[in-house]
Amino acid sequence: MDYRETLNLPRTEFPMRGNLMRREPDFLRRFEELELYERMIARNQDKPLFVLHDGPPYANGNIHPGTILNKVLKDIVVKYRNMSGRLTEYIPGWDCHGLPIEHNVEKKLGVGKDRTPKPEMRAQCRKFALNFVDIQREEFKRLGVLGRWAEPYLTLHRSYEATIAREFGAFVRSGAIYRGRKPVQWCHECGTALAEAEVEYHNHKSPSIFVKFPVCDDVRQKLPEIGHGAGDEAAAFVIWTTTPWTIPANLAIALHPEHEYAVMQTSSGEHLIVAAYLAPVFAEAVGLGEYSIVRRFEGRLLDGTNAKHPFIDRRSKIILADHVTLEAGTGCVHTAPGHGAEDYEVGRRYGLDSYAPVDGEGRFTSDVEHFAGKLVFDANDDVCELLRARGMLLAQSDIEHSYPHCWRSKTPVIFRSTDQWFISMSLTGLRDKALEEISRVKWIPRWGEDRFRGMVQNRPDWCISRQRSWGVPIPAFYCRDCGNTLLDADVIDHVANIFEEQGADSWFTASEEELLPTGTRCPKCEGGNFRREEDIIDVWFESGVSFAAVMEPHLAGKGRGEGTPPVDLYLEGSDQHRGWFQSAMLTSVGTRGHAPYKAVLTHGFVVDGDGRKMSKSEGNFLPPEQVLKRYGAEIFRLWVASEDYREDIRLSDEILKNLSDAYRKLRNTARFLLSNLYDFDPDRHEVAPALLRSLPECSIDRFALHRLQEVTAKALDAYERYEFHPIHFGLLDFMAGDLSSFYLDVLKDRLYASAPESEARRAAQTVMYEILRSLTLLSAPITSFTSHELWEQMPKRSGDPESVFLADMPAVNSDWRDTALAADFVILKQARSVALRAIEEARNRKVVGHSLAAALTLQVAADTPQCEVLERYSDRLATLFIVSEARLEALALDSLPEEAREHGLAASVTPAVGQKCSRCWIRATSVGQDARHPELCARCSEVVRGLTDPSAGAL
RNA sequence: GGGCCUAUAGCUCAGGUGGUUAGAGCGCACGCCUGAUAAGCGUGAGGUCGCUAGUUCAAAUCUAGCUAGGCCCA
Repeated sequence: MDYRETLNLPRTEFPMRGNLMRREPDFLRRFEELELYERMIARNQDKPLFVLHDGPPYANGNIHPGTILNKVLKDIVVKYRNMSGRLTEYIPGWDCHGLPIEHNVEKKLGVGKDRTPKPEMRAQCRKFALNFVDIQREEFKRLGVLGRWAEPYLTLHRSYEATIAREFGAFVRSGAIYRGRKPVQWCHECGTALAEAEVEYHNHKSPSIFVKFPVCDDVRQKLPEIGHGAGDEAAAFVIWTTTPWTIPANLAIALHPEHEYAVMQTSSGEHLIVAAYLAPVFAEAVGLGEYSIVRRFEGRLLDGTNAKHPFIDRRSKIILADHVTLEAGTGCVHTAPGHGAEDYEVGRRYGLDSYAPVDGEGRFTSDVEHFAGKLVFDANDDVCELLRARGMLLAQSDIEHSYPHCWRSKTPVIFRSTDQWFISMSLTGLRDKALEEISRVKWIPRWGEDRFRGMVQNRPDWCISRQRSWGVPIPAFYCRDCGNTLLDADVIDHVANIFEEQGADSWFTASEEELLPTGTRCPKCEGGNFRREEDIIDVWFESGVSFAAVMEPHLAGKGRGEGTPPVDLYLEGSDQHRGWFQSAMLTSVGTRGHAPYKAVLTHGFVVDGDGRKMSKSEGNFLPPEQVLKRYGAEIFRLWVASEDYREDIRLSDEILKNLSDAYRKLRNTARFLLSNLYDFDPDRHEVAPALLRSLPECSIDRFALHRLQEVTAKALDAYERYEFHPIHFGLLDFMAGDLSSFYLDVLKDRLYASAPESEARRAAQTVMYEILRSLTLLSAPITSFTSHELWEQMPKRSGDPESVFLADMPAVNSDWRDTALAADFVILKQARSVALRAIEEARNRKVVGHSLAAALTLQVAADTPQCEVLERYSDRLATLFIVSEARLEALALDSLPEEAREHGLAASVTPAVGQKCSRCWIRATSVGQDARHPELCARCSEVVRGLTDPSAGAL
């Protein structure tokens, strides 16, 4: 007789392989059918709010591994919190304005930006942005990210544009906005000022020159060693610069007040002033030859004296500045306040003009005698030539150094002072208030606070104007009669209302009369003719105010009081310490007086398998669609959860391959649980805890439950703290280490061979069900597709929701925590590994094959805790070790074999006696005793009798 | 060049307040099973804990420097 049919072998439709790339789209359709996101939110309407605010990605180009990391992290947060009694909505958004889009459109149009009318340009940009919103939206949805995809927020929405204007108005009201002439990083190619974030550094070759600035008489008075009667050239300061073209704008030479300077006398009798420390290096660099030092003095001695410009009839003031260093150059620093940030600051203290005779295209203005109309970078050689002709050039060479470049046009940037709009960091105490708020925010990881604080502390005033057309205009006007600037908060509110109705496009199409409230007069000259501002607002300001444009209206009336941050969590890459986190903090503090967020979580950057930056040009960039095609989105999600996002996150084919191996382990273990629950209905078959406790063979089940509580507690705690990779490893460890290789392996005999309705089997199924359920729930925020699939297929309790995402996370049931039992199992597992090693050895000697062919003798040191535990479990050791027979021998320590000294344990294996039961494969002496079932052991024959004749029952 | 951060087996990660032969999962090698089978089980081999100095009786763990890498800035 074939007894196979009498066993309860696993059955399931759940495929072993996920076939993710093919099946995920079906699951996604199911998500939509179920209106999963909407229902997840709806069911938590009366729960406490947890507000996560999405930082808007920029709407150009396709998504990359970094965006995937970010979105999946957010999705994990959203799903977990909604599954654990919080209302957490996810309103995705996009950053739609700005230079990069404008650039792309310009390239597509193939004409200069000045040739296309602004309204036309803006229409094209809008089309471009909306197209990428659609593309990225589909890409994000493909990852299984749930959210309000149908109604995202876009910075180009009319209401959003209106908010930008209003928030700008609020700044105007606060008094923090000013218009100033200040050196900004300027791209002559794009003809615009650049934000910090729009500048990148590349190597660049520059001339390196040493230039003489002859001293004036006031210097000679302080330094009599130079002498009086000598000619001008005979005594000079020496400066060093790598930007010769800024020499025409030189207004000063900065010395360090405390450093020691030296007057060098050359063999020809010339006197040169440089920092004493640098004198030898300098002499070497310019090939000075023999020299002597005739005087040493502190920099401050010359404060307020003058030098002569090398080729312009103008004085250069000698000033003092702490930023002067002795790292390079001469310690006499060429200072052009119109062409450098530090120069500007120090120049301002000395009342120097922010002089920058260079136009928007990077050409010298007519102000500059010799080089008018020349591009500054081209003028470098001419300046050097002129200096040489005047005898002022001491040396010239080339230097390769890191230099700022425009992120779009890749051309070198110049510092140029122009009229710009600024938000002052100091006028209204913005910096100090922001610094105060920083300590109220929770920073994850903690070092984010130091980093952020340092950045806010040191940042200059915020230049918020851009000479571009794709954005929201700065709502200012100029009087056509007297040139006065009209920047009025009430006027701005009026403009904002127009934006609300017609969008910011109206600024470029309507007349000034239509934009201004009727009867607006110039406060200075009473004139009524105005010209609108042409500059637009920095996009960082736009995304910065998203808390005001999106979250405040959305949360109105939902119990987020005024005076507190509306948002619980901002979650972005650590580059946003300079970007969005900061623009949001500054705009919120500037207009609300408090931070916009309670906590900020940052993640690192995606790098390749060797920890190097990913770039398309390096060829180490993994295109997401390729990963999706090969592994599926689920593996991407698992990748996000398996990596410690606080550091750099590595991504490589090898990593993905390993991850899909881990995934198979998870999937198959879950599948095995599921496949043994085919006849289990939790409502009918779940056994009572009391029974589970009373059955001796269920000690292992109770241990499994104990471990489940540990794993659950750790996972829930980790979710709360946004630490996801310990969850993944905790689950993997549990499933591979506790379940697959131990609990489930041991359980097979009971599951397969027991009578289907027996208490022992139902008890095992009860525990397996509990485990499967918990694991499915706990992993749902991470491996969403698989959990969804498991949930759909597994037996459910009455009242269970349709989707795993509409269910609650499992609670830790401390009734099942049992540390005494766990201590027993430490010893049992130790004994098991000794036993398995002995079996393996026997297998190598061809004594046994399958472990059920073995009879095991376990020798243990008598009168030890181990011995006590093993004796207590002696009747279950064979089951635990999956052998046919296990005997325990308690021996005196010194009669144990040598190898047993380690654990006080030894094991030996002999072939099991008795016949192999053809049903359960255990070797037993009882086989053959039942005449009706001569091939079966006593246990099996009883079960089979019960099956064929239920009244003979062994249930 | 500056600020912040990182560096443990082939891969991803554990390793409170410094203390016995540094762990796990996956991968790999070998074997078993064929009733989780494009699965399951077992055994085993893999690490100068980036490098160098120092503090200490004792350092993967503390300090300094260096190297490599990342983000941000100059």
